[in-house]
Amino acid sequence: MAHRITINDVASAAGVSRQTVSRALNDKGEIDGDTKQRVLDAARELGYRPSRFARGLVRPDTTSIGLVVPDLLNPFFTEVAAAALEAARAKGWHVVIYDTADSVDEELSTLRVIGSQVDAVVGYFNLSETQLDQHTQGIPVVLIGREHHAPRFSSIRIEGAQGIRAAVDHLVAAGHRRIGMIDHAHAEPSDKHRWFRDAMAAHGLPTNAVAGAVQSVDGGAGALTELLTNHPDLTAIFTFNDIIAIGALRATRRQGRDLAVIGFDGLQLGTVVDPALTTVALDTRRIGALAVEQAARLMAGDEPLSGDEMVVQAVLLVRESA
Amino acid sequence: MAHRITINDVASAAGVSRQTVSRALNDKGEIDGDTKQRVLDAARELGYRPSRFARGLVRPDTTSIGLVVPDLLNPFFTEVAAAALEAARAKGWHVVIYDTADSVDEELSTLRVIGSQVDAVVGYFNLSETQLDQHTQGIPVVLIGREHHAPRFSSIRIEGAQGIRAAVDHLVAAGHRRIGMIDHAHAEPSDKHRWFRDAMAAHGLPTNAVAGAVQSVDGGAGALTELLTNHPDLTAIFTFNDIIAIGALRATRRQGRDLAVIGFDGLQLGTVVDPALTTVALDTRRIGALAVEQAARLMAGDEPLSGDEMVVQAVLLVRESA
DNA sequence: CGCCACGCCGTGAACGTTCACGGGAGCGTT
DNA sequence: AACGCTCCCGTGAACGTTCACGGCGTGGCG
Repeated sequence: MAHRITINDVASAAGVSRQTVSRALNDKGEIDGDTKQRVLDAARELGYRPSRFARGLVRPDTTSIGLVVPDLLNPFFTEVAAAALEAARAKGWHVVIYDTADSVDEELSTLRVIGSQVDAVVGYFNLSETQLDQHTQGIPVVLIGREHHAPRFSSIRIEGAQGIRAAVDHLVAAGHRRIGMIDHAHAEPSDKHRWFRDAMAAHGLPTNAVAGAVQSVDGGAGALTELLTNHPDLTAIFTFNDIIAIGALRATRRQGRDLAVIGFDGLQLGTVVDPALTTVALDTRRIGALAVEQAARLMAGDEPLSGDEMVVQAVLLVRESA
Repeated sequence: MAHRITINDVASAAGVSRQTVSRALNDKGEIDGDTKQRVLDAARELGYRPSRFARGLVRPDTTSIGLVVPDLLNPFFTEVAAAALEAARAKGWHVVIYDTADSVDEELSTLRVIGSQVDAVVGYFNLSETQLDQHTQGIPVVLIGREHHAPRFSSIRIEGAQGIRAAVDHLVAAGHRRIGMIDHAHAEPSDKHRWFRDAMAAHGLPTNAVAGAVQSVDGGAGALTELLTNHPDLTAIFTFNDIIAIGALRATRRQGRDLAVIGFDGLQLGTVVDPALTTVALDTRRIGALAVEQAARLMAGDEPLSGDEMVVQAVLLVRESA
């Protein structure tokens, strides 16, 4: 049983030629009804299934892209993925999804295996550009929320300065002065952290109250209590993302405090919690669509979308939590 | 520019043979350092990228499966997808995800294109088994939450009778007698609806208060108000899934009513709403893992998991909403 | 009776890559 | 000088499918 069942096996079993088998399986016509049935039976009997590689070789009409996300269970990435799926379907593409668990090692092992399987890669990476370049075997890459330099690469820029500025303005206008932030847990501060600091500085406010959080509801709750023990006078919190914000929100309520909380992402999820989450929103559908469109252009060798077009602006979405 | 750039183009550009190009690109050794660099430069210059089909043909080491879900944005399916992704990664497989928007037409168009791209299909379908059989071109299929008959197929059975019975028991023990249900919006009642009816019947209670809902938060809210206008005396609701339940929960609060609500799925999401959602929970990780494992056995021709092993039991998870 | 059309089927070629093998140059050893 | 070894490289074959083409009956029509 070392041998794979090929079209020839089916052909000889049915007493016909390759081509006739091919005709029967692909509804091609030019074939007798009885013969077709005989071939179909033989194929079923032998458990034959055509090689997608051989088929793809001779008729190279299908393209598929790899979508790499750090955590599919985070609704933000789910939304991006769903948007990318939709955009890809419109083009007749297939989307292979990889969850790297926000780990560089997983990213590497994903890349190692991705090159021989997809025509382009789209998504989120922590890897250095050099490593990306080395392991992506010449296929186009679209980075989300991150700069690039190699010509084969492209990136979607997340422009959050204005949105976060608006969020801080909103908080300040409501009388808040002691505003803390919960950032991600990585070593270096996030873009959002920098933007937050700039916005605070514009108001002459300090930004010494910062904690890092694992990106989960519980992580947000933990970071909030940590923040509150070190800085009991805080009256408002800005967070790295909505998941963390929801955790923080719950923790404040549980502690009998009533801090204003503003998240980041604009998840649908933010509307079902009580109070509904005020947040700096990103258009995830646009992100997914842009990524796919840019991948298409890179693959076709067309003029790629310019840097100005590959931007998504974050906007403040005021709901109830601030 | 009609011609695709092949390994031969790179070879002649670099003044070497195919094989040398192959050696350079795959780090094979048996190649001079300068030559290798020259080949690499030529490849980059021409924008060469190897055909995954040709490569897959001669070295058939990669397998990939298709995962079909009705709505990736529904956290339940996200959880199943994430679990499947994880199980597939452990096997070194690739997962191609398709979102069919719960539509038969989309399922068909997905199937039409899936056969030539993946080695097995796993997921949720509304299609008749005949149609599934016709369009899946001989590849193994694992159905989730649905019976099968064809030998090439297999299915994961969702066993919810006991869990739903426990939910109804719980409600009755709390004094509820007028219990309604929000089902899905399809023509024929769901399994969950039947199980609910059986559980109610065991207590001698009627099940005339049933509404259908689109599977979204708003859909749940709408169905609840509809249900409440027709049956104002209801004191408790059981729903098709957690998303609907959350919508219903919110609607009850908004109307100043205080119905007990029990959902179905056991989403993580249910813990962040207030009150936390009581629900009949399914082990999504187990579903994903089972699906992948069974697909593996079907593809390898091994003894598939038996019907008894391919079952996931729903269990009541009491939180706060009931 | 001859010819053509049509329905059905088979044979070589091609897709782009890797594997198995063979061969030449250069160098050292006997 | 002959031999062998190592390093580097090239040539046929193979993977499994579809496409283009050609061929063989059979029946209809003039």
